[in-house]
Amino acid sequence: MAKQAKTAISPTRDENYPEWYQQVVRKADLAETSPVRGCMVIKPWGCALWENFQRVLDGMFKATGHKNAYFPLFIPKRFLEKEAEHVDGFAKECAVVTHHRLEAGPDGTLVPAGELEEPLIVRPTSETIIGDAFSRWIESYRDLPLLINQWANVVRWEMRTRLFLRTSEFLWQEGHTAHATSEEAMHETERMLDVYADFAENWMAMPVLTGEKTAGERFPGAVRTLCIESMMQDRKALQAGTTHFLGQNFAKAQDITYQSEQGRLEHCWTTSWGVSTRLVGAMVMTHGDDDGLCLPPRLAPAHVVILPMTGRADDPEAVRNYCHKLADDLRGIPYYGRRIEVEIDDRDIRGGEKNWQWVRRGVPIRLEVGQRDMAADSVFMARRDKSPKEKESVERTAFISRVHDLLEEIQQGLFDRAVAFRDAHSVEIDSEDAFREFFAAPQGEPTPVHGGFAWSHFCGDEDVEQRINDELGVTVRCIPLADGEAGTCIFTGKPSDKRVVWAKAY
RNA sequence: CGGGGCGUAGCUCAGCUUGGUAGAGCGCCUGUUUUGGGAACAGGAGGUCGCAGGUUCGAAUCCUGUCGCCCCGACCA
Repeated sequence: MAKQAKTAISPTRDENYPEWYQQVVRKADLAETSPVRGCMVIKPWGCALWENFQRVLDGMFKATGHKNAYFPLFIPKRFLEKEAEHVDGFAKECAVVTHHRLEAGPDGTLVPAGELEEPLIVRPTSETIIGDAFSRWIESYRDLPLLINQWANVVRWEMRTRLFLRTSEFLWQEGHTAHATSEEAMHETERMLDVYADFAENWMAMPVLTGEKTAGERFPGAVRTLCIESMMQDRKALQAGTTHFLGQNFAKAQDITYQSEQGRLEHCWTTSWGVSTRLVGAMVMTHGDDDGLCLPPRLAPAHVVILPMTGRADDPEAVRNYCHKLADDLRGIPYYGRRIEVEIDDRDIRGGEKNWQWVRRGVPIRLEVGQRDMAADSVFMARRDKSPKEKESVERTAFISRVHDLLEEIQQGLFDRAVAFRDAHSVEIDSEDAFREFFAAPQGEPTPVHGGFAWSHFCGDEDVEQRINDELGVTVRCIPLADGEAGTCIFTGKPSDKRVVWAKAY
């Protein structure tokens, strides 16, 4: 039959990348759209995945001295009004609560009543409400640094949304810190960027560039914004995390002051930083293939799924027992801060369909276990990072002793593959013509995948940056933190300190 | 906020031009045969046709209004 060529996800990445992405999110059971415009329902499989992101990141924040706290969902309007740039940045996309009661209207409807004296804003981010607390918590240099994180949901009223990548409501963490000196705050900004890069590369197996945003891409109210940028499989860039050096902007607007050792009243230097459920989307687009999701083992909700093949077994119960014993043995093995997670799928549906469901969900290792395997004291293993056709019989105890290393091999393989992909589509470009050529969509393809990361010299002129964005839809993704050689701007011929990374972006 | 499009079963949609008992595929339930690569057959459940008016003996279909959603732009993690 022609089924051999059939992929689990349709369309494929080549055929229609954006649609492929939506299909993977749905077919992998990560999330679905909701009755509420722009908001998603995160399903159990997606939620389990996010919980792993949270658990690991939270541990990293604690390890760097941060404490969790929780601040209100609602922010008084006057708080947001305090920092001018901040207002400009977020005013256009805020959900505003104006009433606190519903009254019966005509025909069983409900109408808002009890208008609030001061409208409340559903937080788009919490700098202002946390800054207010900081202004009371911090009195002396002895209170510094103050290192706080919160896990929360935020709302930004987006025009166009895509599951995980951009939704009106999303889950994230936001770190907020206050320091005595500029240097210390800047150091914190860099340190947390390193944490994000570490998480992205070593847990998500997603290679990232670390860099600084240009003025145009900076967080509203920040002095400097640093970021990690990653390349998706359509060669577009995705900002996966940001850290902000806020200088004294918020401290001055919100009166966050401390008394120094010399007894003088000084303004604090603050930072903020965050990553969101967008990371889940980033992971889908970094590792997913035409058969669905492909999970890096260190974050996978399940490492191994056992599929008991009991259909034609003489003694189905014996096969099940064999599977459960195997699961128990595997669950005893430590793996990156937890145990090997095992699912046994004993649902009464056909083996083929069942198998493909787990392929789509991206579980690193699938084990088909039937009478034959039991008789041979072995398992029939398939790896998600290889073709669904490639399966091999492995002796049971050998598998158990190897599984940890196998997962590590898959983790490393995913990272290497992603690095190779990014490098294959990253080029140094030294003329504007070549630059335009690089980002020109090929003719005749419905959803042309093209371009990539262009490393080019740039003088930093904001008007030029804007013009390139208008004409090509290409922006400076970041000015890399790593050292680079000087040169001349490919657009203006003016001197340039180093190459910057240009790309189309999400 | 501009410019298009669409609301009919859980999902994807047909039916509407030319009014006459509500349809298909997928999914779901039951049974049988199957079961180590995406099952077949048989039976079954499931819809105030977005909502409100109007025209008509009769409206998913025609008219008016209204609400919602999607796509393309401008804006964004």
